[in-house]
Amino acid sequence: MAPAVVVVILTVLEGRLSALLIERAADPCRGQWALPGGLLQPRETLDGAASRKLRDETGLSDVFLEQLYSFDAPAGGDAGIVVAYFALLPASRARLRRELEWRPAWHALRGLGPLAFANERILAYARERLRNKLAYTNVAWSLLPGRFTLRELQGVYEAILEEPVDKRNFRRRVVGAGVVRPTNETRKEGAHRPARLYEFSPPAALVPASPANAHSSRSTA
Amino acid sequence: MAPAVVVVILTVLEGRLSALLIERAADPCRGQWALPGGLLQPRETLDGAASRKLRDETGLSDVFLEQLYSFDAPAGGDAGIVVAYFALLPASRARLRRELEWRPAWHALRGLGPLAFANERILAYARERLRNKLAYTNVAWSLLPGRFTLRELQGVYEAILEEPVDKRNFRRRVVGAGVVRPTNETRKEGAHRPARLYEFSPPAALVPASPANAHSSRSTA
DNA sequence: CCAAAAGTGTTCTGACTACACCCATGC
DNA sequence: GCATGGGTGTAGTCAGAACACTTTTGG
Repeated sequence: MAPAVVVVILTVLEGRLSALLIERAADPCRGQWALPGGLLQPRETLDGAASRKLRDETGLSDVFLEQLYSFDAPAGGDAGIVVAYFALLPASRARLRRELEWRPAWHALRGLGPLAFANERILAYARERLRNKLAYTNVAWSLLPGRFTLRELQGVYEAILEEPVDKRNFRRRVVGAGVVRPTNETRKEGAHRPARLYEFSPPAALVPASPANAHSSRSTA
Repeated sequence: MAPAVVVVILTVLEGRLSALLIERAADPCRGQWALPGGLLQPRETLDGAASRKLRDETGLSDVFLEQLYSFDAPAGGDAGIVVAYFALLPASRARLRRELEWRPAWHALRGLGPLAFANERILAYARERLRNKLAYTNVAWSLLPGRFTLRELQGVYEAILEEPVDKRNFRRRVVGAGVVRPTNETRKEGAHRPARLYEFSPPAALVPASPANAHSSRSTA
């Protein structure tokens, strides 16, 4: 009984943290929404399988992807265990499959109902991990394209934390600490003053803002 | 091919962070040291299997235990994947098995050589996780018995971080923040002045000192 | 009386919070 | 000319780092 590998693909879309879900066309849980995933193939690595699923659904392979947690398979399922990964990407870069069956679509996490295979526990775990990583690392950059305004970056934080962020403090933390740097391009958007575009300081590198790799699960059992 | 479950059992022994290892008596990697582990049994949960292994090796079931990470099985192995857990306990509480074959023993991580099944990568991951958790949580308490001197607690931090800690700042952080509280017992040890004994403030509860559940692996692939 | 470890306070610095106004543009 | 969002500075608070001497006991 090979393990299943699922990928929680997250993005910020219209100011809301959203996951890529697939409507099941086949039988266990037909018609319900589920995380994209499948069985680990023979001689395939876990990272390889996650990467493959991610590419299948979005066409991307150069985005943030890391292992999340391994879960027991739900009672009704067919797999022994489920190894979950999570990925972060700018919604604009994803090219979703357009088949009628198994069609993928973005769903805001806020107010999302139950999913196939109790996948909501995995989604909840991913959201929690992301929130915590936000505090210690640069992961937020993974959710934006190469050039962005500070307002857009701040919007990403607000969408994930679900609370407002002070503009000036945010700017200082993020520019002052040297994690992003201004380019000399600007962008005009609608009826606004043109906004300066920024980019990652170590271009596209993920820096653990402070301590890498912590983990909660305050179990005692 | 059921997944294997292994447990990294850590303690601080003689001022050094140490893991419980088992000398393999049977064939793949006979004679080499390995992490305790085995195959996930049918209808067993991951947490259940880890808990069972832990109990088999130490007789304990009320200590800190959490999932660590899932690894691809090494080339030579027989399992599909390896789900690693890690446990923390006071060395004094463990009652090791005394059989001649498969005998378990504590090994300081400092200067430890290669292990069976490339288990050293799992051990390294556990040490890293522990270091990070130390900064954000109370896990260190899991490595000491119910009553302890501040010096002992500080020794645990120093053993894990492998660097000295300022006595006064440490005392303030740990008592001032209210995570441990003094009892009115003392203990005399050797040719020293008697030392006050402390205990966990919310007795034996693990409090996430600040943000729970972060994770590094700054992958980008 | 000497060695060894316990115990105790202050100062400095850097990081984070809270908070209000002017500016440039498109309509 | 006005509505919209971009851009900027200051003061207060708190946490953490550095740092040295006195006390008690056993030998």
